[in-house]
Amino acid sequence: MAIISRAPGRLLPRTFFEGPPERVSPLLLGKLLVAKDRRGNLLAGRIVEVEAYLGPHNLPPDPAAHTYRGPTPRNQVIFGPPGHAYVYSIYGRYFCMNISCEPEGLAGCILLRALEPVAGLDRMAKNRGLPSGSALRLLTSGPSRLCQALGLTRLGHNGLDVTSNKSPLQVRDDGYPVPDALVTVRIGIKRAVDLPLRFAVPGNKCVSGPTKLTGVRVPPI
DNA sequence: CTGTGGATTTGCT
DNA sequence: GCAAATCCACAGG
Repeated sequence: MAIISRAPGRLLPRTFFEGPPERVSPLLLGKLLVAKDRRGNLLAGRIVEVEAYLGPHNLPPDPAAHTYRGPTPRNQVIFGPPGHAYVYSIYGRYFCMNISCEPEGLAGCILLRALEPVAGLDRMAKNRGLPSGSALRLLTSGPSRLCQALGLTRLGHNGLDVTSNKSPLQVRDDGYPVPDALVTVRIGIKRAVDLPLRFAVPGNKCVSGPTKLTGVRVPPI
């Protein structure tokens, strides 16, 4: 029996993540991030906002990416095979989660910036220190909020294969249609601030940051 | 609504 | 030594 049973939809194949992050990112919108915690709680959210971070093989390279200066112990997952979770700690108290893409040996990853909660909402509220029934956007709108809601940590989740049926952390496709994606510049960085590498589901209430998005629409996925 | 500052650790230079 | 892909509380308009 799979570690995650009764999870909705189908597991995404590794080939899904073999492309460059700027191309895979919009495809990831609408997919489900599913986590099973140690107590057996199933926690799931729909991916509604992501950002692409490019590997150093790109010309020009992406100075905002953790891989900009080459492999280090921290970022080795991003240089490994596609479809693996890169979870890192930031500002001493938070975590952010990415998924590696590009073929093994090339770097590239996608930062998950916001989810729309789908399953395990009470548990998410508890993990976030919020009362049951809190607004959805308070649970998982923001890269560190979503990690806190799903209980994702570097020690517990960095390096996990999100395409394995044995993994406690998966990305699944339940057929939810996302007609198009909105693309804007990335948020919260100080370098390469003009690259249009943030992708979001237009109009979704759980998208983080300014409610008014100023990007251009990309063609239907 | 906007802006500001503090918390607090890690990882690299 | 210090910057960091954040969040939250609080002040002011």
